[in-house]
Amino acid sequence: MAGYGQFCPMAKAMEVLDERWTMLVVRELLAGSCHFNDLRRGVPKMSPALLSKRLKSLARAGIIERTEVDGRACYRLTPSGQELRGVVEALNAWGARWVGTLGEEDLDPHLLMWDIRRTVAVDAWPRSRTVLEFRLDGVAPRVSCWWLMVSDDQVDLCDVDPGYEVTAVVETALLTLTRIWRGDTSWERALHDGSVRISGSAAVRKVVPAWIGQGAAAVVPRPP
Amino acid sequence: MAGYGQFCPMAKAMEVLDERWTMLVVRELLAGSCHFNDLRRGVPKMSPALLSKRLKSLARAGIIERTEVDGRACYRLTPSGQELRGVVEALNAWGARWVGTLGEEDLDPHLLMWDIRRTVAVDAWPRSRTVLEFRLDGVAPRVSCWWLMVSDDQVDLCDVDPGYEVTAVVETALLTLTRIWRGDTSWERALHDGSVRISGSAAVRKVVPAWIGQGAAAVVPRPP
DNA sequence: CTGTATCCATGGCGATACTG
DNA sequence: CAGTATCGCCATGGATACAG
Repeated sequence: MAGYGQFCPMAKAMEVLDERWTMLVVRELLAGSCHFNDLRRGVPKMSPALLSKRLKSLARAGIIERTEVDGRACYRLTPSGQELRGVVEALNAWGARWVGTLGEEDLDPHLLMWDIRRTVAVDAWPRSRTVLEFRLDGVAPRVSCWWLMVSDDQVDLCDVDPGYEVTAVVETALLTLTRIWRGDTSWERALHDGSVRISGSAAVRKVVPAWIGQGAAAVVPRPP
Repeated sequence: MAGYGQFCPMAKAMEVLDERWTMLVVRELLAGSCHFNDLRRGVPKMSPALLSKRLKSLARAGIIERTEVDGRACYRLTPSGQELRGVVEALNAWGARWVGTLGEEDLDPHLLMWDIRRTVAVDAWPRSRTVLEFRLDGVAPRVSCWWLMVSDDQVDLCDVDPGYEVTAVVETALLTLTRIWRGDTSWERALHDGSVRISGSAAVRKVVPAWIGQGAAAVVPRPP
C-alpha cells in the first residue's frame, strides 16, 4: 500500500496510523503493556503474525523501540509514540460521543474485565482483602463468572473461583456492564432500572459502584 | 473488512476512520469543500469510484449528509463530523512534529498552490490588485509557473499567465516552498540561505513572506 | 515467551472508460 | 457536474501450526 502523495502532515501521519490494528496496538502500549503476550491480550482478535508485523512497522516509523531485558522482548513508546496519546484521546472522545451503538460482536467479557482490573480505583476499596464476584448473563458459561480481588493495593482477576469469601456479587448482562464502563449509562440508572443487581450487605451494595467505577471514556460529555 | 470486536470507543471510531483515504476526505470537508469535484481536487490520487464509496460510508456513519441544491450534490459535515476537527488537528500536529521527511512522491505543486490560495492572509495584502508569480524549480514545465492574485479581498490562482502586471516573483524548489508551508523551516531562513529568491522592489520583497504566510501546521512547535 | 512460517481466500483499491 | 461500470491484480490479513 503506497502513500497518499500529499505533503499534508495529517496525510503523512495517516500513512502509518491508518493501517488496520495499528492504533489499537498504540493504545495498548499507552496503557502500559510492553511484552508481546501482554499486547496480544489487548488485541485478542489479531493474529500474532500481524501483531509482529505491526510492531516492526511502528519501530520503523520511530514510534516504538524494541529492547530485550533478561532475554525478554520489551516494546516501549518513544517520545514520538508517547505523543500519540493526544490522538488516542481525541479518537476515544469522538467515539464515545458519536458511536454509541454496540453490537453483540463488540462485546468481550475478557477484554472488559481486564480493562476494569487495570484501571480500578484501588484507593476506594477497603484495605483488607475484598472480593467481588461478577455474573454475566447471556454469555458462554466458561467466561460468565469472574472474581475481582483487592488486597493491600494489589489487584487480581480470576475466571475461576479463588475460594475466598465473596464480599458482593454483581449480576448483569455483559452489554449493560460494558455500557456502564464506557459511560453510556450510569451505575445509578442501571441499578434503578434493575439491569444490574448487586447482592451483599446494604452498606457494601452502596459502595460497590464506586469501587468498580467507570472507564476513561465515561468522563466524556455526551451530545444532547 | 470486519470490525475489531472491541467495545473500546477508540476502536469503534477506527472502524470507520481507519479506512484508507477516509480522514483525507474528512479534512477536505472540514476545509470547506462540499461538491464532488471540489473534494476530488483535494485528493487527486483517489479514484472517483473510491471517493464515491467513501462518501457513502461517511454518510452511513452519520458523519456527513448529502443534499442536493439546484440539482448539485452537496456534502456537509453533521455535528458528529464537525467534531472530527479535534482528531484532524491532533493528527496534523503529530505529523508535523514527527513525520518531517518528505519524499519526492509527497510533493504536488497543484495541491500546494491550492492550499496556499485557500488560506492566504488576504488582510495582509494591498487593497489594489496584486499579483505574485511563483516559479517552481525542478518541476514539470506545465505546472511550474503559477500566478496568485488578490484584489478586493478576492483571491485567484492561475496556472497560465493572466497578463496582469506582476508585483513580485517567488522562485524556489517545490520542496523548499512545501517545507516552508508546513513550517519545517521559515521564510527568514530560506531567504537567508538562498533557497528562495524573491524579485521585485525592496519594499515588496520584504513583505511578500507575510503575504503568503504559512500553512496551519506551521504553528505547531517542533521537538528539540 | 516470543515470535515465524506457510497457506489461502477475500476484497480493497487502482486504472480506465463511460453515462445521465 | 457527479458519479457508475468493469476488471483484475496483488497485497492484506485471517487461520493454523510450529520453532528457538
